Amino acid sequence: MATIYEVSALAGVSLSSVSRVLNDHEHVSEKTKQKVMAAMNELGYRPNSVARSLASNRSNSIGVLVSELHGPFYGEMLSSIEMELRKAGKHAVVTAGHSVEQSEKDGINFLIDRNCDAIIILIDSLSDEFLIELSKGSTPVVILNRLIPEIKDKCFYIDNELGGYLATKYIIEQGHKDLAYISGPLFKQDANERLNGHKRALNEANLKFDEELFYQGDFLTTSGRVGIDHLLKTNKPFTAAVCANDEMASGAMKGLRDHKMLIPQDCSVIGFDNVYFANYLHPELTTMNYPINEMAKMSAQWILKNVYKHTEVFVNNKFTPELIVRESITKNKT
Amino acid sequence: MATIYEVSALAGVSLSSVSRVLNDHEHVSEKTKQKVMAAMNELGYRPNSVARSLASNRSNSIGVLVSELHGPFYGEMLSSIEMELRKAGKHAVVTAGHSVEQSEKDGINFLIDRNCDAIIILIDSLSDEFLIELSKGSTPVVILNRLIPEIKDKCFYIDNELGGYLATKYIIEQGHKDLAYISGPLFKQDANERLNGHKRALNEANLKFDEELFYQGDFLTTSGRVGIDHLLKTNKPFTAAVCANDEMASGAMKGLRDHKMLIPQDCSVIGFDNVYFANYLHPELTTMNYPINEMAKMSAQWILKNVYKHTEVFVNNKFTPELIVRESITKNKT
DNA sequence: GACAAAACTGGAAGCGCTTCCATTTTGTCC
DNA sequence: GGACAAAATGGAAGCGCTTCCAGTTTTGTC
Repeated sequence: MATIYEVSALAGVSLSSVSRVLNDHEHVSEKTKQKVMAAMNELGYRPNSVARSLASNRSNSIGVLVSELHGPFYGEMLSSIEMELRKAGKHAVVTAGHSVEQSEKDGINFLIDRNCDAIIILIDSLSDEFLIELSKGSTPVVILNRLIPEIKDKCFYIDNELGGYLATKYIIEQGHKDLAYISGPLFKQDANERLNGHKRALNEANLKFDEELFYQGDFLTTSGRVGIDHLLKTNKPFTAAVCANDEMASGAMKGLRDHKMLIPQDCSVIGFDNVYFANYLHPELTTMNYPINEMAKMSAQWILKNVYKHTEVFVNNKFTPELIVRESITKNKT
Repeated sequence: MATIYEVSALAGVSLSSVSRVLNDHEHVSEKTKQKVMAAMNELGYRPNSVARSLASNRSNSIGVLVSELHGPFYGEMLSSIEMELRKAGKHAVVTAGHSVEQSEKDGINFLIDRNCDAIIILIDSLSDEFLIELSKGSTPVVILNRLIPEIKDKCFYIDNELGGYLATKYIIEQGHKDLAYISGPLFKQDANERLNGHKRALNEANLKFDEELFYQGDFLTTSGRVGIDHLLKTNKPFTAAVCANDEMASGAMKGLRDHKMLIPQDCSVIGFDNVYFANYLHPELTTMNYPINEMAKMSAQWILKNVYKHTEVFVNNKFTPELIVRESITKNKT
């Protein structure tokens, strides 16, 4: 592999000059630029990115830490991030924390040790305090799907409360009065806020939140199914099940079918996130859109702007969920 | 950030000795090892991975090139690869080729320029010839989901023909005689082989393959739906739809419902791949399991063994698909 | 206790590039 | 044509580590 040294020899200029054309510096004459380019071509020169990193103290790699690499959510996210980064010649180093605190910390250290220029984080197990502390370190950090007030310009999040509110408001508008709610684990910010929005909509319609028609799930499919079992056992009637995410909604649909109930005739269902399989379900799931792609893209742009000083881009931190009406909700006629 | 130099000063030993304990070399006395470790601790020393890479000509990063980062398949794959790699202190650099030839080539160059120690490839657009040529280069390459005879020890693949055969055999055993087939794009090896397996099973049962009940899709959901429309228009009766992957099967299920047909009563459906949402569908999809997790893990192990000379692990290149019986197929009583 | 072999340690040269500083060249204006 | 600033170039010192080589110490053996 040819090095910059050979290029400089062949082109008859100094190392510095070669380096300058490599980095598109100003103050290089057109003439030497041409000579250098020609030499590079002739030698099939390819810059050694490791050497550049060492000398410049820039690795051009961005670490991405997520809970899991699989699942409908993270794939979309990664996809957007990678696309944005690659356009700028940067690359993504990925790692998973598996929702285990120590493992997530390890993941962060791993990425820092890898000399990532910045880190994008989308996880649940680490505390706000830890992340605040982390963000004081020398490696810039941005946080997805979470609002930490102390570092809010580095957070990209949706208004979960609003989403919860809109979902429930819509259901109420369809004539439903008896709503069951299957939440995510309430120690998670998003689960909590979505529930709050739900309660606000209820309140606004003078409906009261019924503890008996509430089940705390874990955001996974099975807990939707189990939740429905649990709710049905109370013998309290309900005509709609509000689920805090699509996975649980899909489980809830299964649960309802186990009990020979028709969706949406016997019970309407709404989800949250609008993951891509939401419209593979039957009936297609009405849900709240979570603009994960834009958010991920935005986080990448934040890094391009703040870490690599790319030309000004507009950065938006707060995103708005939107209702996606499909087939899983029907008007209530009772 | 402390450097190896400061460690050596504090420990009162030479640079080389520090480096040696860092790399777990033999021929370091317990005493100096302790001194060095203590110094490292005291200084909070963290090795600079970039400098190590430059000096050792090893980046400890493995490039992963896939068609898309999202979708049910790639997430699982990445997840397994990352887990295996991280255990060994290596990391994954990911990039997507979006099934566009030039873009996939760019992706490869991108990863090579990043000094990846090896590359894992899972794409369709690049020709066998290109990949054979690539594998002669200095960056080791492994290929997932594809068998290229010339470099077969670097390929990890399943027996698609067998999978196609087993799927159809099972359906025939359930009493079905009139089978429709929705294939993937036939320029893709896997699509082609699955179809061949289908034909073999047909043949074995003395059923003939009916061109009219064949539709070539593109492995995406919509083409399953469109495929059913097309097949139904022929007015040729069929009692089961064999789909070359789960996404198309899910589309096919939608298509059948559009025509008010019940699954599996009016038409059975079988998929292929066993992606995780296959059992979110209703009815739950009977399909062929594609052991993507093991295959991905195995490819990572191959690299650990062949590139990093880790202790011997058994590497298996060819994997076997297995039938997963769920609810989308019923016995045919006609 | 002598001697060879093995184990251990330090010095120093690089890995391929960036970047600061000093020097040389070019251009502009009177 | 000369003075001066600005632009272009080259030299050289690192970036933080690995690794080869040679020298020194320890160990084991008879």
